[in-house]
Amino acid sequence: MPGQSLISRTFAVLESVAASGSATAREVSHQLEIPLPSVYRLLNELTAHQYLVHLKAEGRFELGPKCFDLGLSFRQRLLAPSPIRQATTELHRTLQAASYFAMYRGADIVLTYLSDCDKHPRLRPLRFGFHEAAHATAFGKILLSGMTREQRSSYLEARGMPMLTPYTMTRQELLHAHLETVSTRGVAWEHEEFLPRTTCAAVPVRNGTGMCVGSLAVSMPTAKVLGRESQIETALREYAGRCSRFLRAG
Amino acid sequence: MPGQSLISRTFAVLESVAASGSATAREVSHQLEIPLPSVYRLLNELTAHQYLVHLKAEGRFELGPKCFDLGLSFRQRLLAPSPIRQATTELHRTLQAASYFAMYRGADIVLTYLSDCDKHPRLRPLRFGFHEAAHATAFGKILLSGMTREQRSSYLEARGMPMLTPYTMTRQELLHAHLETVSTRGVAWEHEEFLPRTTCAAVPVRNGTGMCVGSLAVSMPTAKVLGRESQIETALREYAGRCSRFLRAG
DNA sequence: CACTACGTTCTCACCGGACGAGAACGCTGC
DNA sequence: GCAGCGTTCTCGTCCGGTGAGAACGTAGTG
Repeated sequence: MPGQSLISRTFAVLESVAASGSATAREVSHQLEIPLPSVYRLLNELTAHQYLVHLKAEGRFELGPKCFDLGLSFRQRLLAPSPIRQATTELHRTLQAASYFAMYRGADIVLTYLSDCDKHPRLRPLRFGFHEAAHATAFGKILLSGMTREQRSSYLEARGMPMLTPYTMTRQELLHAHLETVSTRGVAWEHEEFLPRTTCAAVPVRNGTGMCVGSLAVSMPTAKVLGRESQIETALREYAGRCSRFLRAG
Repeated sequence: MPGQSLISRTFAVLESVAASGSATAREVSHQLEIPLPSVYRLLNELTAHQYLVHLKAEGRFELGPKCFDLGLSFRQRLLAPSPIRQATTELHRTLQAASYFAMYRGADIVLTYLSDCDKHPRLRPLRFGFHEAAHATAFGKILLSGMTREQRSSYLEARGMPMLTPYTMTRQELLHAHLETVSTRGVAWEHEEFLPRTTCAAVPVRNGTGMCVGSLAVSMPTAKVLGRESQIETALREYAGRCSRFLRAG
């Protein structure tokens, strides 16, 4: 029984090695329940293609240089353009808060830049390329509110609405209604729906035709937000305006 | 005729998309000379595994999040430990020159950290994960000189000794002899053998048993090196000593 | 509106190559 | 000498990849 398709197996092996950082053929064979000769075939093939390296001295396999190349290509393709990175960084400095830029990518919502520092660190799960939990993040809400109702429904159905904190919205009806007001107000707040004790805010970035194509956001400890709401919204709008202007021009 | 193995084809498709950044099925089919239905099968499989994404609106395929994950795993596995990164950074500051740390990885010689800045930029081809042209770089010479003669020969035969500048050593005999003196002097200089108008120097980093396991290096415009040779060697030895001490301890 | 070009998915009969049990070889450590 | 591991072969079975071709929807054009 050839378990699954050859390609599935190949990537399963690759990811198994990636997950353990370093693995022997036997370990992979045990973990994936694939017979040893088959594992060797796959490992050797992956090694030949430079996706793995074989450390002969230790009898172990590790990730090869092509993996890093793929990562670079991905990053290069997705990284927000320089003026947007700059606006995000300035927002970070102005509000003394980690700041983020996200956009659509096909059916996905992806973080394509973030600016933080030791004093104002990003929220741990968030990183370049992050593409989950749109229902529970401020930038996610902005971009969800820019979709048609059908797109949004199919997005939420495909990914679910996992409860991340007691305040996470986990019912579509609730979220749809919430996004109505987000859309009319032009700003999304997220109060401890993604991480405890953390509040985020986001505003849309629009292209030449006025369509929402991106979202600029900040995160802060909830304690530091009180009383600053309008200041935060003003700064977000200011820098989002710069982004939109760039998109109109380019 | 199934061209090559399925796995080869799969990675060829993946790399084709990576290279163009974004591609349609037809483009891939043309470039790789694989019939369209087969390309679609592969693209869909890769998409299902999140190594590609399908931008339905534009009918294009691009790299998916798993590619970035692989890159991260690779980086995490290979990145030099913090004390070594720190020593490399301080060397950079002390000598006002881009500095590098490289080590063995199986049969390979890999750059696992580098420290530079706008004023003292790294040599363009050099980046984290760089693993070529050991015969023409200072850190490469150090690590080649730490191999047995057989290891070195098979290394050089497998990768060749391409001429990168008029001064690149392209004959094994010459290099073997040169590495003799590198080994006894404990320092490797590289004068415009890798890039024109650029000089590099490197020293070994040793583990508890005295074996050479890594190399610390700097690069500078040749014009800035004259008369500073001994100062450079002293600084290299100083910081390499710190690295060695760390390796003896850990 | 017909017409073309493209993106995408099916169908289907063929057959190459993946499959895995098992054995074998070399090496290390006890 | 023996056990355990890493690694590679062998070999008969049969699964699943293969690609020409057709079909469907859609976007753009004249």
